[in-house]
Amino acid sequence: MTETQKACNPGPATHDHRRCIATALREAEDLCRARAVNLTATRRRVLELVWQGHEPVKAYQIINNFRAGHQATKPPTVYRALDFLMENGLVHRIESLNAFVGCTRPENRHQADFFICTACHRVDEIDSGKIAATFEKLARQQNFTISHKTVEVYGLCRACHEKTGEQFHA
Amino acid sequence: MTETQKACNPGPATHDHRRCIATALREAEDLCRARAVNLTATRRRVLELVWQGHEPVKAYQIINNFRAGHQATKPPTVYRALDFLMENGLVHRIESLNAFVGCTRPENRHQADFFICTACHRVDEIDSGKIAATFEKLARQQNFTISHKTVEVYGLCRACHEKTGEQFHA
DNA sequence: GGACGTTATGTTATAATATAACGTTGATCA
DNA sequence: TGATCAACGTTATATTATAACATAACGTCC
Ligand SMILES: [Zn+2]
Ligand SMILES: [Zn+2]
Ligand SMILES: [Zn+2]
Ligand SMILES: [Zn+2]
Repeated sequence: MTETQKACNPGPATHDHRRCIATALREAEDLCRARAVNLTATRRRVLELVWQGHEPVKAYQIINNFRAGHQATKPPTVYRALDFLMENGLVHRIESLNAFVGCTRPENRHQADFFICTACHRVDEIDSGKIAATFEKLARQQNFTISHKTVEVYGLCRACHEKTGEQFHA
Repeated sequence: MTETQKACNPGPATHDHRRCIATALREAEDLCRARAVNLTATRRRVLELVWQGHEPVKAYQIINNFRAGHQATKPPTVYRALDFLMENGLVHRIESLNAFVGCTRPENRHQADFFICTACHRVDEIDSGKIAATFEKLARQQNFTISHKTVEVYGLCRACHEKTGEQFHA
């Protein structure tokens, strides 16, 4: 079976996710045009599938859901598209899940840090220079020179925390 | 071929790593005895192999190097041993590398954050409550309730930075 | 003592994630 | 025209991890 096109995350604030997708695709088109890189049909389709929700999406979900029109596709095609999308800051990889999420602010390139809800799986980018500053300070203390980092913080998002207090773990 | 039993990390401060291994094994024995959990021969051997250096070690390196005396072993055995060692805080997993490192201070249980050198691959645990405090503050701002996190910071360690300034990337 | 539970390990097979290597196509342009 | 290039297709395989079931070793309860 193809994986279900999950409804957007639970919680009171469920929204019209088609707008999220449309916005993401439009921004991607604009950015790629501006940067003179080629957002091909394949890459656009992969981006659309990454944006099927605000949860991380696995490569093989994309592969299995790909059939645009009538086409199946194979792992290298999708991994290449993901590489392109990551290079261009349109998608981030969540290392601890082997999965991918659409970037919510691709217009300025960045490495992102994440809050990840263990209940609804929603991912939010942590928007803060404070983290970088904290790490830089610690790094200086041991003469470590930072180049990049993986920061993935798990817990309950507001909605899930309010809803349940206790019933979730993982 | 079996993977090479790598010499300890490069850098001026190369040390007698046999002592690191011996210490780690002794501490593991003491802790397991104190906690009344069973550090079996298999688990001890896996721990020894994780400690073959200060670099992360991959599960299949352990599987391939295992043959203690004469025995080969299979993935489930090693993954189970790694699960035991992680549950007991003797080993940490590096998510972004799919690899494992020995814990340097197993006597008090903790989730660790890491500095990882992209040149010599040395891993050091970041010892600081400041990181946790920074994240807690950000989390409170968006009503996120943290349960655990993956923090893996890449760059150059002191020795590698001094040695080369520029010649490494990755 | 023997039925049973428990913990750890063995064994077989396979799932899930990712890449290597090489071939094809279609656009561009000297 | 044919060299070059970017993107994609295709086949195969590498790498990482787990499911499912069998066995062994040991203690304990009657
Ligand atoms: Zn949405
Ligand atoms: Zn949630
Ligand atoms: Zn050492
Ligand atoms: Zn180094």
